[in-house]
Formats: sequence, C-alpha cells, structure tokens
Amino acid sequence: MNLKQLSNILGISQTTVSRALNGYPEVSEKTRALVLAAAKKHNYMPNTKAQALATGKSKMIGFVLPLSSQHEILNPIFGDFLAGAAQTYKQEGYDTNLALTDNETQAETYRDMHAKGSVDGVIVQAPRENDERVAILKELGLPFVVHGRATGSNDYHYVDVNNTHAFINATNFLLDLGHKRIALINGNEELDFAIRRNHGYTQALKDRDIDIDHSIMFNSEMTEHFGYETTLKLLALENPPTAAVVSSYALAIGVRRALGESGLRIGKDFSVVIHDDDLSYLRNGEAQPVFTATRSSIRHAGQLCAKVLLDVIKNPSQPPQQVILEAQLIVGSSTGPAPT
Amino acid sequence: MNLKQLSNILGISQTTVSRALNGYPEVSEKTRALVLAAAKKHNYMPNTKAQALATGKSKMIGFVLPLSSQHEILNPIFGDFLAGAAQTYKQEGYDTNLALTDNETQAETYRDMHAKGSVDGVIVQAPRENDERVAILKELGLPFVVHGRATGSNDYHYVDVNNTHAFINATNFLLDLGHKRIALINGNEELDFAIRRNHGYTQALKDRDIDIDHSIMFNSEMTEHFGYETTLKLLALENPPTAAVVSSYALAIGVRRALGESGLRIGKDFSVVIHDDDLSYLRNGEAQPVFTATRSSIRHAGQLCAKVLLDVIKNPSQPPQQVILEAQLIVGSSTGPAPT
DNA sequence: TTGAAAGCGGTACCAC
DNA sequence: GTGGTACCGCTTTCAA
Repeated sequence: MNLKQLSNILGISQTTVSRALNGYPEVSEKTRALVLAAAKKHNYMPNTKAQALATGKSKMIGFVLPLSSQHEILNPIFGDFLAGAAQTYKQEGYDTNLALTDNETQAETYRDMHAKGSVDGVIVQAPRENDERVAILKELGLPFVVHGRATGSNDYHYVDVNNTHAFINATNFLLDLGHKRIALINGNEELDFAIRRNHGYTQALKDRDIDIDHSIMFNSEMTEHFGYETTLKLLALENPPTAAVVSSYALAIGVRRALGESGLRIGKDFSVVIHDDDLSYLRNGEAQPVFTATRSSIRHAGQLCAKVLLDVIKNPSQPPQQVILEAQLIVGSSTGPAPT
Repeated sequence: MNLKQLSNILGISQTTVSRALNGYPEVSEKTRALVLAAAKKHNYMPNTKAQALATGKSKMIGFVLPLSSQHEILNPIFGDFLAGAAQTYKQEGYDTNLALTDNETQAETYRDMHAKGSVDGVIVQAPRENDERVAILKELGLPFVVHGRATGSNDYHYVDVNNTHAFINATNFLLDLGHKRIALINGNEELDFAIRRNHGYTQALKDRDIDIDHSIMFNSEMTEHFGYETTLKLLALENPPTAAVVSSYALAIGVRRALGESGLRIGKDFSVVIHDDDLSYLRNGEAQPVFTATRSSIRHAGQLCAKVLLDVIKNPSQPPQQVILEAQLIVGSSTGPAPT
C-alpha cells in the first residue's frame, strides 16, 4: 500500500492525503478523519526512503562501531548503551543504523555515511586526544555527540560519566571504614576514563593526607585475569593493602578469586568497592552482599546521548551541550571495617 | 555531490555514469576509467535512499530487539551476534537497521518495517513454539532467518548451536574423569536451548547406564546469584555431586564462589565444565585453568545467520536452510579426576 | 480546503 | 556504446 493507492481508494488527491497524515492544519477535519481511518485500515505507512528523498532528512542515526570493540571495554557499551539510545531515537521517530568498521577506517566510515546520505547524525564512542573523527564530522557538518570526552577537549557536544567523582566517593567509602592502605585496580592508562578514575582515587587520598603509593596502583586490561594476577601481587607485598577500589566487575571477579584462594574473606579481611557501567551483572543484586558498588547506568547514558543528538539535529548551531552523569554509590552490608 | 553533478563535470549523461559505476559491461573501458576516477576524486557515493527507491531494494537488514533483552540471556546475543551479522552484511553492501520494540509489540514491529519498506530481510531471535513472528513474516513474504529454533519446528531457515551435543560432550568429559554424580545447572526450562541442554546431559548419563537424579538438575535464571544458591544446595545434600555441568559463565561465577566459601577447590575437590556463547569472558583464557569450557562463538553464529539471510533474499523460494553449529570443547589442565 | 505538477537522486527501458 | 526519459513514493510549491 502506497500513497497513490490510498488516495485512489479514498478518491482524494495524494496531496491532501499526505497533508492529512502529516497533520497539516489546512485539511478539513472531516477529510482528515477519513484519511486517518483508511490509513489505519489498510495499514498504510509512508515509505521511509521516499520520504527521506523528498525531505532531505533520513530520520536515521548512525552508530559507528569499530571492530576492535571485541575488546572488553567497549562490550558493555555496545549492548546497553545502544539499547538506551535506540529506544530514545525510536520515540522520536528515528531509526538506528549500525555501521561496523575497522579501527583504521573509522573516519572514512563517517565520510561515507554522510556522502550516501544515510544518516542525520551520529554518536562517537570513546574519543581520543585530538580525535580525527571529531575533526571530520565538524568538517562535514554532520551533527554528532560524543560519548565520553578526550582529556581537555570541550568544543563539542558530549555526555560522560563523572568518573573522577565516582572514584572519590568509592575511595572515601573505604577511608571512612578506616582503611589506610587502599589499592587501585584500574583500566589502561590510555583511556580517558581510567585517567579520571586514577585522579579521583589519588584526590581522595590526598584530601586525607595519605601518601600515594604507586606500587598499589595498577592500570591494565579490565579482565578477570588481570584482576586475579594483580590481587595476588598485592597480597604478596610486604605491606599489603586492606582494601581495593576496582574498575569493573570483570576485574572484581578476578579479585574475588584471588582473595578466596588466599583465604581472605571479602568484607571481613579485605574490602572491595567496584565500579561498573554495565547493569546486567549487578541486576539481581547478587554482588551487593559481597562488594560495594559504584555504578553508572550505561543505558541511561545512551538515552541522554540520543536526546542531545536529536536536539543538535534540530538546532545545529547551538553551543556545546556537555552532560556529566553522576554514578551511584551502592552500599552493601558486608564490606566491613579495616582490620585493626 | 550527486549523479547529476558528477555527469555534468564529466560531460557524460547520467545514464552512462550510472552504468559505469555499477559495472555494466556495455560501457567502454575508457569511459569507465574516467568515471571511476572522477567519482573517487569527488568522493561520490550514490544516495542510498534514491537507490533504494529506484530499485525497490533497501539494502538494509532489520534486527529486531525486544526490550526484555535487558534480560541476562539475550545480552550476549545483542553484542557479539549483532557484531558478527553486521560485519557480514557490510561485506555484501548491506546496512543494519536496529529496531527496538516492546516484547508485546514485536510482531507489529515486523509489520511496520515491511510496510515502511525499510528492510529487505530480518533476523528473528529466540523463537518460541508456534512463534507469532514466524507466522507474520511468512504472511508478509519478508525474508527471515531464525537464530535458534523452536522445539520441533523446521519449516523455516534457522541457524542454531548444537546444544544437545555440546552437553553430551561436556557431561562425557566429566564421566571420563570418573565422576558418577554430576549436577546440571541450567537455564530456564521454557527456553529451547535449555531443554536441549537438559537432553544432552541426560543422554550422556543414560549412555553410561547412570540413573538420572532430578534432585541434582536445576533450571532457572542464568545469573551468578542462582549459580551460587544452587551450588550451596547441592553441597548440602546427603550425597552431594562431585562435579557439575554449568550453562553459562555467569552461573559458573556463582558456582565458584559457593565452592570457594565451602572450602572446595575446583579441579581438585570438584570439577566444573561450563558452556558459554559469549567469548568475551573467556577471551583471555583466564577461565581455562580453572574450568573446562564448552563454548560456541555467538559472533560466528551471527555471521552465519547473515550469510543465510542474504542467500534467502537473493533466492527467496529455496527450501529451508538449517545450520547447526558445533560447540567447541576446551580442555583446561586443572579440572581433575573425581575424588576417590 | 483541495489538486496538479515539479522535484528529491537514482535506475532501467528504449531508441539511436 | 551512449543518451533521453519515465518512474520509484513522497513532499511541497503554486494555482484554483
């Protein structure tokens, strides 16, 4: 069923039918009612391609996903973030176009999307310093919002989590329990969020006049394996820590295993606060009696990014919108005080 | 840059330019070379909407994602499967259209996609018995491939993992180690794959004339929490099992925690084989020294689904293609023999 | 308030 | 080999 057929059935011109469907005021209410009824009856929906061609708006948002996101870090982003964003787009009548790309040809992918006219705007994930993508998108004039931010950059729209504050809170929580030696098990130092988490951790310690001990600060892959290895190293120290702030659930699983094998009970002999963006692991609360969690909802970030992007598409020349989300500190019962 | 502009620059008709670009044989090689060079120089790409409108093919594949996929089970599907599929689509010049939907309005979503002419085909996830979606897609004549299968259904194209065989292998592995009492910790019994896993497990036991003991077979949510609780229950039995086949990494994490707290060492006092589709947890091999894993690559399933779908789109009237993937048994070193 | 017709950017048939 | 032109399904100007 297309416009022409529908208008033929009704004996009204395509023009009027189109106007009735799109809510133009000049159509008589009687006609509109007729058209709407017929459209519903025949399950008519305007062909999106034709609409896009005629209006110049594709009503599609691009989500570019580098294949390197097999990588641990981007995995949760992929799922929950995208789900949140797509949901918001849908509410506003936009579709989501997923574009995979090699890590090296990311910039080209954006160029192509724009040249092919397939999207009205895009989201950029995990920006780096002086990000090529940002430069290209500006050059193309394609609306975009960045999820995360490159250290120091602030001349574009972005949505980010307040990682610094989250880790100040997490560290303070352990300090308040009386811990003096608190380890940090964090992601790779090239990542902006990991840098901010390092900052939050050191900030909290400095505020209590505790010296930073770099031998109990670790930055690397956020995997179970690394959490495990790191914890064993920490416990083997002459003066081992009594608690740790951990940057992801995957890491924390490794931490827990290492503690278990070393005979240390979490919440009694050793306290752990973890941070995670991915709610799925925490959803049923199974982690809470054991760990204390600082968590941010990646799905919510997706929704916000989408909202900002749609706003930018409608009003492209506005000054940068920069949204910082606060992470939530969830206090479980059994992360106990520091051993005396 | 569009066709008209490009043809003006070249002083050739749109028709010829289009033909040259699309590889039609009747164009002289000289002309084609000229056109190709100019296209590259000006970064010309045909507008997908116009192309779709003119050809009647949208070159887009729909991926419908019910919002209930916040649910644990569908989460890995979301990421790795979609990545695999999208990669394949891209190679063939197709784009991926992600459509979120409420669980209740899934069928309508397919109807709408078809009515709007936005996709050439779709993937259906996690089919149920007499699935409404399958019926509708057949009715619409929209090409589709199902990921998974409903018990007993076989009149459509699908790609599925050989869950039965995977669990026969997993169980046999433990039997070969000498275990006599092997528990099963599996997903909810309403799910087709869980049913098949139950079958595989019981099959393997029967083949060795071991009686099925339903008190050590568990079906429920595939979460850490349930893995933990179940394992505690198992260990509290009068005659506890000495090993377990576990249906997901999340469950296995709970199992490990329960064993740890009970002072049992994995691979010495208790053996575990886990099955998981999501490679990300296992990627660095951190689980292998501790668990033995039966794993299927969900990304690979995505690629295969995509291939089949593209094939079906090109040749819609072919008989059902039904692909069954074998899962891989990965033998770790420390899952030891049964205690004597 | 309604309708005819000219695009939007391509493809493909038909003639040359 | 190449070019003219109708058409894909919709929006939008212009006239009535």
